[in-house]
Amino acid sequence: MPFLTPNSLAALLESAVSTRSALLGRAAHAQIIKTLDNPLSSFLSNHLVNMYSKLDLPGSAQFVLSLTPSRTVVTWTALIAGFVQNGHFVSALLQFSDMLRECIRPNDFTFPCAFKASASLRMPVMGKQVHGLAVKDGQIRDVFVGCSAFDMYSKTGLRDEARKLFEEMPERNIVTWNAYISNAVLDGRPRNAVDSFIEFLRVGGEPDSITFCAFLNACSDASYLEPGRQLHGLVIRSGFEADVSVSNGFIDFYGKCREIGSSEMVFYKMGQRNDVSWCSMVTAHVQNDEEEKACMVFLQSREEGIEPTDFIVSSVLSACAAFSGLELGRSVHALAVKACVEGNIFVGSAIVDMYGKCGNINDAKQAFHEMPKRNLITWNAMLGGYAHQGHADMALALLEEMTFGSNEVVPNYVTLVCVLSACSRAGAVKMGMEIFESMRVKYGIEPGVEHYACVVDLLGRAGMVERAYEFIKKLPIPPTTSIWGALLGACRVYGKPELGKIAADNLFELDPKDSGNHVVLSNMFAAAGMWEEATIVRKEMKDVGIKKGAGCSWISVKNSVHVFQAKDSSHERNSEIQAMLAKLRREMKEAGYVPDTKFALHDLEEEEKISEVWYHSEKIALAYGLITIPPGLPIRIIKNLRICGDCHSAIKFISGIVGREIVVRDNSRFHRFKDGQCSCRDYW
DNA sequence: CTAGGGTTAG
Repeated sequence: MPFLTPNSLAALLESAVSTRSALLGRAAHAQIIKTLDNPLSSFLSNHLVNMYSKLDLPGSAQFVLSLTPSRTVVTWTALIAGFVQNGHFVSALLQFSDMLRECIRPNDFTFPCAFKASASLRMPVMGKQVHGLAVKDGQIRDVFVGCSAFDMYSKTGLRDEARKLFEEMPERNIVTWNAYISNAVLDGRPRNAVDSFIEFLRVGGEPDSITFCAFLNACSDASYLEPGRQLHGLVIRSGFEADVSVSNGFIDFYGKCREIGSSEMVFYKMGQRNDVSWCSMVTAHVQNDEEEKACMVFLQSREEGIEPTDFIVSSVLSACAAFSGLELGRSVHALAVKACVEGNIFVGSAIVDMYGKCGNINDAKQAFHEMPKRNLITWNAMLGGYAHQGHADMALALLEEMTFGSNEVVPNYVTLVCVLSACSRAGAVKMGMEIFESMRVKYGIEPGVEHYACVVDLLGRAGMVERAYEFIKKLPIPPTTSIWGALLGACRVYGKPELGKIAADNLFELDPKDSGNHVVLSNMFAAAGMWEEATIVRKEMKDVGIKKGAGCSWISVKNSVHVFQAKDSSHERNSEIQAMLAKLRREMKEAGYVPDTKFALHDLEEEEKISEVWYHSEKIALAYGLITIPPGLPIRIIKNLRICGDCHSAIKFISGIVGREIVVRDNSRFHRFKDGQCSCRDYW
């Protein structure tokens, strides 16, 4: 080892920090002990403390500090800064007060660390004290100190203090403005954020990538499509076109403004993409109801060797949940375990939600109980799983546990939506009404649109359509589409075309373009034999230019998804499918199945009606499942619309004949068929 | 030795 000067030793310590090499740091320390006399000079000990603290070795850092008799504010600040950078905020503040006890005055480097620690801990009381010190010393006039104090007040919710500080600042730089704009967004004041960005430009400020990202966040939050679009020009002129973070911001912004095409454009034009780019693209697809595309992008990211971060994993899990992609969901769960992110509360909640929405309540339960930490979202995800399955008793038990257990969660708005919806799906009218009526007093939650819709659904599903209508008439708010939609659905099921017409008219007024409502209404008339009315509705749809989304069912076999429409004969194994259908039809007839032609949508001869309901997409998908999925395994089918009554009874017969479990997930619930029975309590 | 930021869950 050549002779090392203090300067070269310091350089060694610095490179240990920049390469995050504790080994190099310790070696340099050993060399310092060997070559230099004790006690340590403050120059080298400052560097040593800095190195240990930055490399998250707080014990060693404190030890060196304690051995340094000539320690100064720089030594202490090196220690505190490292603690803050590594997230040890409480220790950082404790060290800060130890320093004060030694009568060492904090400087313009120390204050920002103390403010950041207070802000991160959401401790305004602490922050205020630090602020007092900074004012007394006159340090508050420093840009760094002032900016971090402002940030602290914003993040701890002391809005007035923050504003005063900002207004009184003697000097502002780009960081100050960025802090102002970002905190306005965090505070839910996007308008303010946009205005201050314009003000910043007006005073001649030159935005950087952080300013652009903050501005885009404001635009995403408030759906300011035009301002965000216009930013593109400025970004190019400022030379930030190739900035990855800014592009990521645009992907997110366009996605949230439902301009998914623009998101894709930005994404595919990027020269460099990082894991956030991929994650933003996945999320943008999920937010635009393109779950399959979200999964495709995710799979592509795997091929590109992108790290499966907690962010990406939770995003893609929510996509799986939305389209019941159990197979992919399971493999993402496995991947999460492999990548050591399954303990993350976002990921864990998404896993619980995914299993719940895919109908695997036991897996959801297991994931829920295995989580190291649970928050309100996790509990609600579990409740949502019970709601999906109509397990009102389980949902209620969980709500009790949540309320009276030693948990740190308090039921909120969504919690009550989940519980009420569990009741409505279980047909537990009395229980549901009791919960609804007591929610304000017992849980302190003001009923909202979703709760009202649950009650209408609860009454409607139980056949009390008139009572549901009376309930709607007494609502303190104007009924929404979900409320009238619940009534219309019930009228269709229970054959109440007059009331259904009222619900439908209200729906058309609120949302004239929605195809679903027209279809339900037309189907309701058709089921009641009111063919003329049914035809009128269909004609109206045509006139206004409403296209009915095609009904389809899909089934996942091995790793591919097979989609079928009604009367579909396009599959490559069509002849086998037809043979299976014919065989089933014979055996079902022997077992006593009678086609229910009131689910035919057109006024045809009886024979034609029978044929129409027989070739519904779910039956074709089921036939394909029977010829491809090995015996013993359940067959899972997903349908984008609601399963019809004839298919429901047909699949009951089929489950008995073939002796297999068949699960159908339609757009409103799960149907688990086994031994000729179905788990649901629905009527058609 | 210091301040501002991007994507996630019901």
